[in-house]
Amino acid sequence: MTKQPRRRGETVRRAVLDATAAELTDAGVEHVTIAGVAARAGVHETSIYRRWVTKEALLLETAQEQTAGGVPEPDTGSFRGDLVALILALDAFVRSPIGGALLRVARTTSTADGATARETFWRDRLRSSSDIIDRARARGEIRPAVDPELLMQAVVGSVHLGVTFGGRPLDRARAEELVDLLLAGAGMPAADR
Amino acid sequence: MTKQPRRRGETVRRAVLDATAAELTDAGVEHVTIAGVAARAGVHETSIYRRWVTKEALLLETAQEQTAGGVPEPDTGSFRGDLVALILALDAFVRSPIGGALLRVARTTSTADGATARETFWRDRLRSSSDIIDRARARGEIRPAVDPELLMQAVVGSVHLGVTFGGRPLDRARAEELVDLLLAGAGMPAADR
DNA sequence: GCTCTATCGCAAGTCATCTTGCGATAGGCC
DNA sequence: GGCCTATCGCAAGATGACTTGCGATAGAGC
Repeated sequence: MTKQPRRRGETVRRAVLDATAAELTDAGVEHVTIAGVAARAGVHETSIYRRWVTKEALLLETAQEQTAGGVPEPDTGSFRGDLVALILALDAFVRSPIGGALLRVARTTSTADGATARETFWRDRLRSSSDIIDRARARGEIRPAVDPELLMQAVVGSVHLGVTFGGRPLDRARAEELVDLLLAGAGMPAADR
Repeated sequence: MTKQPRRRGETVRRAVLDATAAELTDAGVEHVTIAGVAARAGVHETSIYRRWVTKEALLLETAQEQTAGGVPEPDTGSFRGDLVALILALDAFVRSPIGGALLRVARTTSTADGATARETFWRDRLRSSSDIIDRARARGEIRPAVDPELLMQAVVGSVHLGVTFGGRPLDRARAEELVDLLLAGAGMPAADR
């Protein structure tokens, strides 16, 4: 039953989180060290180790905070336009230092801590995209039978995979091609179903 | 210009690679230590450090060797069946210790070494799936305009994302749902195009 | 069979993450 | 304003990745 004293703690927390974000964009994910963060934040290393279970946890929390409202929810007037915009924004974000850190940690972490965190992130992302789908459905642009979660899994998954293995960033033409494929499907138009 | 002496080297290499694979399946990715591998292989730590640039490189090479022919190329007679089988096999593989190590390293590594390795892996995966697409195209099951690489990016990406963020393994019903979505598309059947 | 070189074993050391025990202090509570 | 407790600073240490210099030896070439 902690009676929330915490003024001191909150100051440290903010300083460390800000310092981590700065180090992240300055040096990149793989060159961030606890010692460096501690020095920049004007805080002792031990204070960091005591507050965050592991380095990954610190990176995760930092990335999540920076992400809140990071990827915008486009509203272009058409489902196709929304998806293209979402894909381009997501691709750019995932290639940024913050986004890269988030993805890397989400994949790496195996602690319960990290598991819940990545579930939260994913849920947020789904919720933000559910608006896009709701509007599309209202406009009659998608088949009602389509599972929104599955569709978004395909959309976001394509982007993630492209970043993980592909290398080169998405340009608008490629993004449109991807969206058109997901909208029209790979199979033949009518028959055989 | 090394005149390939290497009998001694090859023995060590095999022992270390086998020991790494064993440790990987025994303890999981995050509990593999160089010291442990060295002990199991009956080799000094230094020999490992001298041969492999980094721990990730060792894991990568081990995973790649184990993967060769790891994910099968299904031939069920229909495109839909092939895709469902591929997705289920891929999901299982990516959740295995070896597959997990491969994915983790592919995402983590930022060295040129790792970059080429993951490109190779991805190219292999694409090539293996291109047969599926070729057969489907011959049967007239897919629209000719579809870019095979993009389609596979969506298929494989969905699986990867599901593993990274989702948590629970794919069952057959969910896999079929995903394939049907990719085949039929999310958009309305005819009009508005 | 002998030389000769690349590879292995060994020892000592660096660096970063993470732990633990202890004393100091900031700030909430009365 | 004084007590009291949670948090911070500090020091010392454990562990694992990775490096380096040196001596020993296996095995290829003659």
